Amino acid sequence: MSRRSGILEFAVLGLLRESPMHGYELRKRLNTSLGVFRAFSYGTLYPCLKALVANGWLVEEPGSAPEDARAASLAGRRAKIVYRLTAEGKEHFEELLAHTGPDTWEDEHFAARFAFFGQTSRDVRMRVLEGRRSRLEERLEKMRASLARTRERLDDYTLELQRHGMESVEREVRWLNELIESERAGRDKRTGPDQ
Amino acid sequence: MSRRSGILEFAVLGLLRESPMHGYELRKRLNTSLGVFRAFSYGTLYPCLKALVANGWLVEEPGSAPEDARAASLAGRRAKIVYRLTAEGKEHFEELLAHTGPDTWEDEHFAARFAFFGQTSRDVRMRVLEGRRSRLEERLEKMRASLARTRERLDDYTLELQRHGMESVEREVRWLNELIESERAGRDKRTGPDQ
DNA sequence: AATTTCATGTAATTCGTTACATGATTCC
DNA sequence: GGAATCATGTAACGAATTACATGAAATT
Repeated sequence: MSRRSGILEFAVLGLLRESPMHGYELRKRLNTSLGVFRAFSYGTLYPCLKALVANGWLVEEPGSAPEDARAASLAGRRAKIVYRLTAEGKEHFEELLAHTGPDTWEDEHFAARFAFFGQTSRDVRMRVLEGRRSRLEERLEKMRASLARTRERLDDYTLELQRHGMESVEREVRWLNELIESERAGRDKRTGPDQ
Repeated sequence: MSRRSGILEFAVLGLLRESPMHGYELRKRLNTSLGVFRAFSYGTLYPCLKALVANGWLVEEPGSAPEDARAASLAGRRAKIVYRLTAEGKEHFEELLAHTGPDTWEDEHFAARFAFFGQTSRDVRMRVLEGRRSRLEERLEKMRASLARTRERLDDYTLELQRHGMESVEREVRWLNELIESERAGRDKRTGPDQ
């Protein structure tokens, strides 16, 4: 019950689904492989892992790599802790994957969802992409309205900032359009026909 | 000493420098006019205002609009509280404006700084823009390196996410290049020669 | 041998939201 | 006179960081 950190929990389960890992490595992959996420600190990550274990979604295992086994057997000392997804954890992750809702379209949530698209069904992918798109279109609408109301009172820099912001959002909408089109056509970028 | 919320404090002082306002209005302008900021909640804004008053940077004033005066005089009841920047507050804001450092190049900080470029000197603008640019270039470098290391092990969606992320950063770098060029040429977007 | 990187964790603090509570003003 | 919007606040909670503390393994 204690510590549930939405995105982090989701990303950790998703990464561990591919293969067991220890905390330090997980953290690196949250930045690099998944690219999108900011670097969660250890002060966030480790307590989160403990909580996931307490929930029965992960189990701690002694590192299975030879050097860890050696280290652990030489003395009773602490070796690396490798986390592995349990059956319940897997099930829980499936639920999270299948769920789509307003929160899902938010910036960071969306990036996290997208990063695990490979493990999702096409209709979930479509719901996520389309939801994200309408969320962005709403945002554009608000920006346009606000700009129309206040244009005269703004100085050049503020105006330029708004213009650039809107352009970024419009660009993401176009990107989503392509992705949605691509999903409709029933294929990934280069894998060819799939599913 | 109590509540200092970097960005919010900065934005509030900057907005109040243009003209006195009450909390509710401030909050709207943080979203709309300044466009960039997420909507700070009242639970954040009002305590922040109180803290700024405690610091002597703002003073509370009875609303000067006729309907407020009427309401306040009719009964001893609470009217709108209009906040006005004090001389010390103005001075403090100048200091914040003049300061440039690593924190300044961060995403949200940068947006806040940019929103008040109109009140800054050209050399500060240049430092902020160039700092932001090198920060983004560092980020690009890391992304490229990480991508080169892990490309084969990533599925198409993860790859696409990284590609789009990098493209967004590259786009912002180009934007900054234009702005820097424009500053070098010694003019704002449309105001013509200035300072 | 020393330094860097790997590896795990805790406590205090920061930043901000949500939910709640209250009441005035404007519009229909 | 009822609803929507304007307007101000507080208390409890949440998410994540920073600074701290510890120690093993690899590299130079």
